Amino acid sequence: METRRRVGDRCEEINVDEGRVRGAQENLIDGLTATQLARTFKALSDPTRVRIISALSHSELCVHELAACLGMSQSAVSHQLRTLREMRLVRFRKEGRHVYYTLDDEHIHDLFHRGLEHIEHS
Amino acid sequence: METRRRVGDRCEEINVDEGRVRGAQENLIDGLTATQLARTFKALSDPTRVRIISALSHSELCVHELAACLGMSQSAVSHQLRTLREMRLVRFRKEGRHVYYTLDDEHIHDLFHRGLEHIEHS
DNA sequence: TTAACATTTGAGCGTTGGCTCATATGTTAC
DNA sequence: GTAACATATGAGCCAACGCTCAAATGTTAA
Repeated sequence: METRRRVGDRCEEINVDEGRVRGAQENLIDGLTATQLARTFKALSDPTRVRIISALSHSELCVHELAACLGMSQSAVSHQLRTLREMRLVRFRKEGRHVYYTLDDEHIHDLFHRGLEHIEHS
Repeated sequence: METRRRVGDRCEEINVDEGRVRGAQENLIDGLTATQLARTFKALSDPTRVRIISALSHSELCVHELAACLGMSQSAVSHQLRTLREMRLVRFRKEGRHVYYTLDDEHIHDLFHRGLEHIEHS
């Protein structure tokens, strides 16, 4: 049933009022979920962070080692590790003066490799 | 074999020169791959874009419908669609005055749902 | 043609992001 | 204690981002 008179192929009359928008709207994820999901992807949206994840997927490493590995300053790496920590993508353990970082869990590994597969297929 | 004298538990002497860093470095993805991977994730790193993907995973929609669906201005949606187009996450077809958008392929759907699973498990 | 509509695009604004630099904190060795 | 090292953090800078607003482009109808 149309809510207004039909005058042509206009969005207001024909398309917007029909079920397609309502259907999409009902299945649309809510704002909170969208924000959380975006935050998760955002954690992987920077080349430096991606390389850190890549390095840690091979073995546990301390900050200094990561910096050497990536050829970046210790400060830059530490700042990015903070981001990854807050996003729960990495965990750390302290041992003397060193702080060793590892991937938080298998989900990260999985997402990382799914992404890799995607860019390899295009 | 150590390249310098051993004087204590220092990164330069004990940890950095050992195989762990070299191993991680050899398996580290290259800069170009890291950049491409980061760009893919970056496309999904904004709540608005995530909601657009969510809406389009239900059905094809034109810009006006998407705007109504998300409760956003048509211009804002169009700008984000441009980003998604450039990242090859969506395709479009023109029909009269309308431009209908769809997800580019199953990979996007897959990545999207992998991300959803991840936040639901935490 | 003109008018209405659908979409895109550019400028501009405020926010966020990633880096460097300097500094603070914490640990170990002496 | 002091010195050297490992890491974290705050300030500041410049670039990128996401939005609004206004205008341009393109399509359809009369």
